[in-house]
Amino acid sequence: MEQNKIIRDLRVLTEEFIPSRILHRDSQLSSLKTSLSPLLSDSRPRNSFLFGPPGTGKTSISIHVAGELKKQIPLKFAHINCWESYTRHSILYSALKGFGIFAQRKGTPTDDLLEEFRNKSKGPCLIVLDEIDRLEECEILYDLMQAGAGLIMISNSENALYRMDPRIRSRLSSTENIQFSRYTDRELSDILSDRREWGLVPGALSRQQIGKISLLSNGDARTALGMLSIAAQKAEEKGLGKIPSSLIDSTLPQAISGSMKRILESLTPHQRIIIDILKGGKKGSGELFPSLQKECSRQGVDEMVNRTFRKQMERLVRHGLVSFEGEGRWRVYSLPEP
DNA sequence: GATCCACAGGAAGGGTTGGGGG
DNA sequence: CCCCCAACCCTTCCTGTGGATC
Repeated sequence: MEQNKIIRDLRVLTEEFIPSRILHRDSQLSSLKTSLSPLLSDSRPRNSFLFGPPGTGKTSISIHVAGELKKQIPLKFAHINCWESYTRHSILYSALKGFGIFAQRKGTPTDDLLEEFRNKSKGPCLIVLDEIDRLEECEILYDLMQAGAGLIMISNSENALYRMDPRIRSRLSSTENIQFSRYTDRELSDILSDRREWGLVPGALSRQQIGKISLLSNGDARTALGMLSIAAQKAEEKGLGKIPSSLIDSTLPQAISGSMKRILESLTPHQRIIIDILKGGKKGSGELFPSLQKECSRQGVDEMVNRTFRKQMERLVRHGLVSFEGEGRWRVYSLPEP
C-alpha cells in the first residue's frame, strides 16, 4: 500500500478516540476523580452528573477516568448510551455486555437480568449513562444504585435530573454536579494540535489552519474533530501533500450535518415525516396529525392511529427533537431552536 | 347549566420480533 | 422446523379536561 501523505492514524482524529492526556479539563477531572476515589478502597463512590453543551469532553473524561481506574483495580465498567438503550431491560443488558457477559436478550425477564447484574456487579462497579435525558424508565437508576454500582450520568441539559421521579431524585441528592463549558478557541487549538501530532503526517496542517478550525467550531471539539478528519480525508483522496485552507471552509457544514444526520438516521419514517412537517412552522395536533396521514399515504408509509401519533409526539418531545408550548388541547408543537 | 367537541394520556390486549430448546 | 418466551410496539377502549355552543 502506498504511503499516506496526510493521515498517519485516522482513529486519532475521531471523537471516539480517548487520548491518554486530557487537556483543559483539569477541574472537572479532579472533581470526578475525587467522587470516584472510594472505589479504590472498595467503597461505594459518589454519583456524578456531568452536564454541558455537546463536544465539551463529558464522555471522553468519563471513559478516560474509568480507564485509569481499571489499571489499579478490577473495575466492572460499562458505557451505555441511553439514546440506544432507554428501557430498564436494555440498560441491564448493555451493562452486562459492558462487563463482557452476553446475556440472552429476548426471552429473559427483566428481573432475571437484574438478578444477573446484582451477582456480576459485586466489587468495584461503574456505569456511565450517556444522554441520560433520553432514559424512559428511571427506576433503573434505583436498581443500579441498589446493586452498588457507581453512576456517571451525562446530559447536555442541566435540568435532566429534575425531570425524574421525586423518589429517584432524593436518592440522587448527594450527586456531584460537574459543569462543562465550551472550549475557548485557544483550548480547542491545543486539543487539535495534540491530535495533529499523532494523527497527521508532519507539515500536513499549519498552526494557522488549526486556529481557523477552532474559530469555526464554536467551542465544540466534536465539530472541530469532524472538520479536521473530513478535510484530511479529502486531501488524502486528492493525493495532496498538505490540507489546503479552501477545503477547511467547506467542511464545516458537513461536520455539523454529520452529527445531525446520525440523529435523523435513528428516527422511524413516521418521526422523520413529523419533523419534516414541523420544518414548515409550528402546528397543533389537530393540524399536524392530518398532515402526517396525508404525507404517509403520499410516501407509501403505513398510516398510524391517533393514539400512536400522540405516543410518537411524546417520545419526540422527550428526545428533545420537538418542543411545544401551551397545555392541553392548546398545545402547539414546533422544532426547538438549534 | 347541560352537552358537545377536541385533545391528552392511562390501561389492556394483540401482533411482531428474535433467541433458545425440544 | 416448530413452539415457547418475554420485550416492545401498536391499537383499541376508556377517562379526564376545559373551552364552545345550545
